[in-house]
Amino acid sequence: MDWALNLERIVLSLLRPMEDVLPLSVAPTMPFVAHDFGQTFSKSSDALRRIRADIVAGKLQPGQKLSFKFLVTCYDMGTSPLREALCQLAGQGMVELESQRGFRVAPVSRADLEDVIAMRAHAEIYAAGLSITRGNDAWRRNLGDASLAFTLVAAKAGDQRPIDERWEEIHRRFHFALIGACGSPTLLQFCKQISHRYDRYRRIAIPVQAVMAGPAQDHREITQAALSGNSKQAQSLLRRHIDDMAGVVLERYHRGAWMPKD
Amino acid sequence: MDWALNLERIVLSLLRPMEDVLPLSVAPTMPFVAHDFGQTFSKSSDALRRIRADIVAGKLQPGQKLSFKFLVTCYDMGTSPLREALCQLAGQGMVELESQRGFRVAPVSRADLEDVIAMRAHAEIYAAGLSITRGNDAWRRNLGDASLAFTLVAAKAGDQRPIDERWEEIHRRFHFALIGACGSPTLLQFCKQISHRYDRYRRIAIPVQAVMAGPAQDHREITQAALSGNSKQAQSLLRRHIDDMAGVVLERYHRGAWMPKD
DNA sequence: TGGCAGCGCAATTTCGAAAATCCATCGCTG
DNA sequence: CAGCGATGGATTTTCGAAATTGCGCTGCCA
Repeated sequence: MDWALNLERIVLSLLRPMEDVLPLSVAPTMPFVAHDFGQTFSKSSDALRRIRADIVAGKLQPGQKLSFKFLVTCYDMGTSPLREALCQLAGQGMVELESQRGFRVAPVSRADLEDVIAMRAHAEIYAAGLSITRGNDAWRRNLGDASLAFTLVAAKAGDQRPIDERWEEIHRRFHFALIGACGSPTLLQFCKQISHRYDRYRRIAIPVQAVMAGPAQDHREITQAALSGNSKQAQSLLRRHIDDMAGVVLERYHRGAWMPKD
Repeated sequence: MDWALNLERIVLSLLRPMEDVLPLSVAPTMPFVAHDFGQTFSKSSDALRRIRADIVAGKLQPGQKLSFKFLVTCYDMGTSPLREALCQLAGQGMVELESQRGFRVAPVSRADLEDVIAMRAHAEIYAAGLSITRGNDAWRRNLGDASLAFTLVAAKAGDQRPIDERWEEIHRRFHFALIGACGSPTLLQFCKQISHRYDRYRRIAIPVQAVMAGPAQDHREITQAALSGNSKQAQSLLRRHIDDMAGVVLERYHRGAWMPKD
């Protein structure tokens, strides 16, 4: 295996944003970046990405009122693109819309967390099964790269660095590389949306990288099973991986339940 | 069983719109209706409902360009609420948004149809299983009512009346009564969205009620299995029901594939 | 003192116009 | 004559202000 070439491909793939899912950044997307990758960005889509990222990162807290006065000064744009973004986020369950009374960040609750965990597990495991059955060589290569990339950034035990956007992106890339060949755009979109909701819980419950050291090993095992076409084993490993993480998140949620903020 | 009281309850339940899913009407929702049922409506939500209904009914054809000039005159409102509605519909896969190039009705294709069918079947059957396990008496009563209501409006064989909004609403009400106790808001919302997409295909493929006479019997059998708590049997009946219908839709689609319109 | 109607402020929602972008056409150049 | 860049019109996108709605306060009345 040509190590240098391999690394280069991985690095390049990390630089390229994963269409509309990954760019989690608070800074506005640069126009030239958008154009370079064949996708035009508007203020609306920027608003969508930035607000979602800030919700997932916990900068906008669960239950927080999102007044337009506040948003206009925060994100430096008119109400129209903001409203558009909030509407889409409402459809994804990231914000709540009460007619004539504005928007607020979707509150957190044990019931919602359990719902999110159950749906994410079911959808992602199902998609993984399809993907492993249907995946071709390009998919296998991409999965290998994503897994390796995650290994490279994975924390050592005891690492107290906070989880940041880069870590999130690489982590997310692995999970979507795994299910990317499932063949169903609808299922993929559902997985994207539910994972954003899940990530918010995980991100608030597990702010530092230390706890996420174990998953690197999980990812490698899942990758191995997936690449060898053993979909049953990959699915059960994935289920264990998701359950383990969900257990930690649930337990932490139960202890220090986050309060809505007004 | 008190027949008159039963009928009255069913009729009443039919008059009440099923929150945001059912009101499929081209006329704007009356304000007093909105207030009466504890939900305020805005022009945006009206636009959402009306446009979605028109897409499902085929009045807005697959692939059709949705220019604001056209929409503003059609729906008699400004661009803001229309834009908001279109954004949400884009998130639900009913319209496509190409940045800076406007909106168009989501095109139809065999691949999309197969995706929609597969996802609808998987999600709805899964939800039905959960619902039957978790449902309480209120759920059973509601399911019985919905099934009976559908029986009452179901067509006799050879009925050439076109499928209208009322038929759609009662049909939809049955399917959601079945899965209503699944316990997962997220899963329910997914089922709602995917069913709208599926309904569009079915509605264009099967414009008259005649073909939909068989399903009434299916519904009764499914209800019976569900009410007796036999989730496995209900699921397999539901699967057969969905597969049968999907087969007809697919076959008709294949014969007379609808062309995009500009 | 408790309750309710009316009033005024603040916030959302909607509109109409300005700005930015795209597309087709035309003219120029090699 | 083909290819490329500029120009004009049409459309989308965004903004700022008007209109509408909700909410809290005050004052009146029982």
